[in-house]
Amino acid sequence: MSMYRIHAPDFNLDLALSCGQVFRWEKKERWTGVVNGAVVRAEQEGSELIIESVLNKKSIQDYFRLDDDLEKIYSEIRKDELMTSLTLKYRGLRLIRQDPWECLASYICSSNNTIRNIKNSIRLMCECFGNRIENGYYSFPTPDALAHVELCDMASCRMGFRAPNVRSAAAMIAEGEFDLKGIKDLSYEEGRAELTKIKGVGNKIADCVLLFAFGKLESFPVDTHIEQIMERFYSEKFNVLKKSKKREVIADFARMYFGKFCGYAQEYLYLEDMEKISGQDI
DNA sequence: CTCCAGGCTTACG
DNA sequence: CGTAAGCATGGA
Repeated sequence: MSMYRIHAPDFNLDLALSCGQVFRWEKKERWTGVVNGAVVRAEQEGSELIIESVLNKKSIQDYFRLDDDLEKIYSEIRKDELMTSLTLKYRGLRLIRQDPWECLASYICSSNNTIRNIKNSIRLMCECFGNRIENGYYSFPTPDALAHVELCDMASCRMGFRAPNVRSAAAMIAEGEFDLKGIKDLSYEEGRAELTKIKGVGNKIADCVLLFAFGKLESFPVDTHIEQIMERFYSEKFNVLKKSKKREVIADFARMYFGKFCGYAQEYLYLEDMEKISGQDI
């Protein structure tokens, strides 16, 4: 266990960890979370990150995507006054590079669910089926661990109808039937086609995994909140013919409109909506 | 009680 | 093709 500082200009730890992209971090005296099976404690002093973890500096830089050129990204996605104001208001919000399996399993749990319940289910799943690291902190259960769990035992995680989907995804990966890591070498479209083969994974959840785990920045996940905020600000700019295709139309418009870094734009829009509903839902 | 939550699958026209 | 119910669970 070591303590060290990382120079992190244009980074806002609070925003990155509270904007809804990750589910397991908690803010106590310091932010505390589990990354790749290791406890990480983090706080920010100005442009310095102070980290306590067995993970090395490079792992943390990679996790928080500190190498992303935010100025370049901002200049690409600032297509209008809304995005300009959001990138000023939430300056330093960065995407996080999540572990693919944790990201996939977590977002399978997100289907038709609240953030509050998603966090609770994931915490229970880690406590039941993960490995204890230290007091109160558990690793995220491996695909192999979850593949062999009885559904009646998973019921204690309160995942409802999503439990069999998480378990079958775990089994596919544990058996080598699905190459999750291999998604990183695929294009965005190819990766999406692969991920949506998994039961319980449609376009939206695939987009979350492609963005949050594989860094496909052209991914633009459209959930109920993004759908609403996009309709409010951009409804004149796209044309929805069929209601069932609305989220795809919005995602395709966003890719065209915001460009190759639209995934970042999505995160700023989502945080803006989170601020509105925060207080009771977190 | 009803409605909704970071959706998706299946059934039915 | 297309739409719509159903899905567990918890909170407003």
